[in-house]
Amino acid sequence: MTSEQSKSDISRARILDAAAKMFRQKGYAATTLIEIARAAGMQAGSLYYHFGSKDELLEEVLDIGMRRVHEAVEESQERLPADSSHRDRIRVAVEAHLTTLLKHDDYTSANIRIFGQVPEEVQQHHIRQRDAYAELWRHIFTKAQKSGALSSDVNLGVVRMLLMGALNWSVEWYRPGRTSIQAIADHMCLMLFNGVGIEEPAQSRENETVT
Amino acid sequence: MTSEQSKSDISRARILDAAAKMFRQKGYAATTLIEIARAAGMQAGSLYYHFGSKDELLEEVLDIGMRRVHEAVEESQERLPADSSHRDRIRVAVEAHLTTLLKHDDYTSANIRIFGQVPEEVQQHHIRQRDAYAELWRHIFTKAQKSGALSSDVNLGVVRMLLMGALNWSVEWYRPGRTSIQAIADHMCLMLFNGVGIEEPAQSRENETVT
DNA sequence: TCGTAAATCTAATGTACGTTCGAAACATGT
DNA sequence: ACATGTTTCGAACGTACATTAGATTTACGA
Repeated sequence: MTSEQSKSDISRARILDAAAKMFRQKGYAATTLIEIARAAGMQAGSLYYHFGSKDELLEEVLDIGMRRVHEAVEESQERLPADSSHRDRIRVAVEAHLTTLLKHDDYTSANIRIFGQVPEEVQQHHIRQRDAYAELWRHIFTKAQKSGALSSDVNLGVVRMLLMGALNWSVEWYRPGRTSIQAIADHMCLMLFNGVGIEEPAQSRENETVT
Repeated sequence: MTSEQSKSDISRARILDAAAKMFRQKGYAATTLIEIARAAGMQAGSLYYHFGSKDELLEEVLDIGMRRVHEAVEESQERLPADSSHRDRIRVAVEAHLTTLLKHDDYTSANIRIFGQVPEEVQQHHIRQRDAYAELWRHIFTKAQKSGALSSDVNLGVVRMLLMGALNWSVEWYRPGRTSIQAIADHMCLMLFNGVGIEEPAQSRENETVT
């Protein structure tokens, strides 16, 4: 009881880490407590000293995952100078979301991957938290649009969902070592702000801007 | 044996429909054969007259789902006049993908939602099919870039994955009746080609183009 | 060194599920 | 009406799993 990290805390953390990792990989229903326990270095029965049930364990994984990405994006905004451009505000939010997702965070990616297939009762418990995170983004986007940084004649809700989708889906294809997280964020922002299309030189008017 | 649709074929289809629907909703492992059978109007044991195992049933659902979206996008290209712009080619591909996904197709959305959490052996069986679909998109994008319709200094692979993510993620949030599928496709293409950003009037140079 | 509480183990329990198989019901051609 | 093939039923089997509870070990203060 002397160290700030009691043995119980350490075991708890190991269990959560293992659970997040496996939930993310195989989904909730397909992951067995035996596997989680083994990955955490103990027997299945021992899990019940730390968690009341498999569902409870799941809920904590989901909670941690959402909290982490929420805090990361929130902090990205607070770290920014007060007079930053709205493009920069969105840019760092994108970077924060993506980095949390792809850099060692099994919790957040587990949340994103499995949430839709989790027992309905568990989903209900987390709707508030999800809404709060959505609200954070909605706020950033609305401010940007009102101040003229985003086109005023687009449906911001749709744009936001498409953006979140593009980012979230990266957990399905991103593999460390190929494309950097920064490069993905850059491409995302480029698409969002400027698009990657070029005036089609159909009849060809002026060809100065293109290399 | 007289009708072109034998009783067996009808039952088979009912089972597949039920399976696709439930796989999509609850995931593979969490869906029981008892539920599928009930939704198809029969007993669990009867499923085995039509399918060798739960995995086999899953594989057929996945196969149908991928085939449908592949064919839809392929046909969208063939239907187009040969001299169509590359923007139009991409636009109809986006529309085809999205429409297949969101309009009654539990098969395709089941595939997209659960593929990452399906037994590894089953995944292996479908990699070829997935690659073929990716190749279809890669081809469309590469042609567009080579002919100057897409910026030449972006990583096309990343752009393509971000686009697919934005589209695929719609199965997580789209609900019929709110935003039309067409509107989503339009927003996606607008983002892809032009972006939704507006020149920030930070120090304000020329304000002619903005309303 | 001892005693107590914390942490884990081990074995058992009940249940839900995938699967099997012979019997029953159904359809169809003669 | 019969016979044969098709389709579904219903009950049973084995297994894998979440969960429980008492025994056992470990950590640690007195």
